[in-house]
This record gives sequence, structure tokens and C-alpha cells, in this order.
Amino acid sequence: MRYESRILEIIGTSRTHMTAEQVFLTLKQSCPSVVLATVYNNLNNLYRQGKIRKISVESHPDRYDKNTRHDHLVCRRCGSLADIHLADLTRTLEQQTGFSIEGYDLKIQYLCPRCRAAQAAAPTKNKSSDL
Amino acid sequence: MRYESRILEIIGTSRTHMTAEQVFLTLKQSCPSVVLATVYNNLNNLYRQGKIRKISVESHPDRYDKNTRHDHLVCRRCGSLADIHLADLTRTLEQQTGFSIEGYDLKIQYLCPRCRAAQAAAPTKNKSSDL
DNA sequence: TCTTAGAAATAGAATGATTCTAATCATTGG
DNA sequence: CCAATGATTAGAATCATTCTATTTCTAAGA
Repeated sequence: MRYESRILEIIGTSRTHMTAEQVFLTLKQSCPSVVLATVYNNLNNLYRQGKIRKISVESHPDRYDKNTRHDHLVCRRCGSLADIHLADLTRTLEQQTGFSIEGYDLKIQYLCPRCRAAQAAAPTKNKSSDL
Repeated sequence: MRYESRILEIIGTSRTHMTAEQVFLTLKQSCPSVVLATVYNNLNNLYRQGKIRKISVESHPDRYDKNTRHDHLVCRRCGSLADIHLADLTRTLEQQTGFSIEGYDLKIQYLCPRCRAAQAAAPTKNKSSDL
């Protein structure tokens, strides 16, 4: 896993939620010979090892995020993701479900500030960008 | 939207979380001429209208579910989904985030009873079935 | 140092899910 | 009866992701 640490670094330092493609393009700058499949392999390994998170938003490619405990705000209009740190629910959920749980994903749908503004101005439909 | 109500009915009465393909196959029994693209169109419309839910589990095709407020248990081994009714967090989340929120998705990772048993018996890796 | 086994990376084809495009088919209002 | 509009169909196209086969590395022994 020659690229693992580099990929981990890229994801760890990114302020956005990158797709495999974006990770690939970034990595390619320092390692021009790397190939997309390798990035997928590495991302999957890191994910299986629990070192990164994988976030699927309907109708968007999967995104990867550092593994610190936090939740996500998802804009229902442009699909953009924002991190948010909320109280940990693990305890509560274990009590409520009666299961031993391994984790959870909480995605909150809202209208991001940008889309809120856009919608106020003109109720158009567009796909965006800075996820 | 000739098929909308029928599709809504199929999803509403299903005890499982169906993929577009499964909805298609079921619908085809009563409407043999229907086509997969139509099912996708209808599902997307219903989803946009907020009449059904769309659930994406990494590495599995999207699944559709009735729109009653509930959460999901996702087996990290076989990807199966189970419904669970937990207390509504909307209020709490609005308070904590400071945003007006439109909804949320809570997916709890666990090991489903079947996989728990399988793992106890033999720690094999298999993909399963009854989502 | 040379050899080799196993792991990882590469290239590119293949797959699977989903969307798109264009053509056809109702249904409704005029 | 005739557009006009919107839904459906067929099938191609796209996009993300995985797979297969081949090659390259690397590290451990001989």
C-alpha cells in the first residue's frame, strides 16, 4: 500500500468531502503514474480498516471523509456536505435498540446557505460543486 | 404517471426494502409492458415529491422505502436493512444545529442476527439476500 | 547477491446502476 | 378532429466502481 499514507493525508487535510476521482487527481499531482483503480483499492482498504469514512449521498458518487466522530448536513438541493459535531448518540441508540452497535451515520437534510440564497433569488434547479 | 399509485402501493406494502429492479419485476407482473426506465422515472418523482424514501447503502443499489418516519439498522456484513422506530430527533437537531432542518437519515451499523450467527459459526465472507 | 513468493499497482475491459435521448403514445382542451 | 403536453418506451449512453490479467515491488531466504 504504497499510497495509503499519502491518501490518508489527502483526505485528512482536505476541507471538502472528496470523491475517489478527486482524491485520484490530487494524488496524481505528486504521483503521476498512479491509476484510478489503485485509488479505489486504497480507499476501500482504508475504509475496511476503519481509517476513513465513506459517505453515500443519493445520486452522487461516494465521498470520503476523515474518521473523527461527527455528523453531516446534506443540502437537499445541491447535495453538498458539511460537517457538524453533535453529541454522540451511541449510548442512547444501544439502549433504544437493544443491540450492540458499531456506529451510525446521521445525515441531516437542510438547505445550505448558498442554496437558500439562490432559491430566494430565483427558484432555479442547478447542480453544484463544493461538496 | 400511470404507474405512480401502483408503485406507491408496491413499496407501501412490501416488507422488504426494494431496489428499482425489484419494484420493476413486481410491477411487471400486473403491467407486462412496463419498462425499467419508467420505474426509475416514477421512483425519482415519488422521491422528489417526498412520498417515498431512497436509501443508499455503500456498495449496494439504492433501495426505496415508505415514507413513515423511522430509522434503519444496516448490517455491516451483508448490507441488509431493518426498520426501527426510534424517538424523533428533529427538534433536538434543530436546536443543536441552529438550522431549520427538513429531515434526517439515521443509519445504525450493526451485525444482523443472521450474520452474527454465521460469524459465530465460521468467519466467512458472503453477500446476502433479504434486504 | 540472486531468487522467489506474495502483495500491490497497472491497464484496460467489464459490470451494474442509473440517466438520457429520441421516438411513440395517450389525453385533454380547443 | 387536431394540436399540444406530458408520460412511456426502447435502447443507447454514461458514470462509478469492480474485476481480471499482467507487471512491478519488496522483503525474506538461500
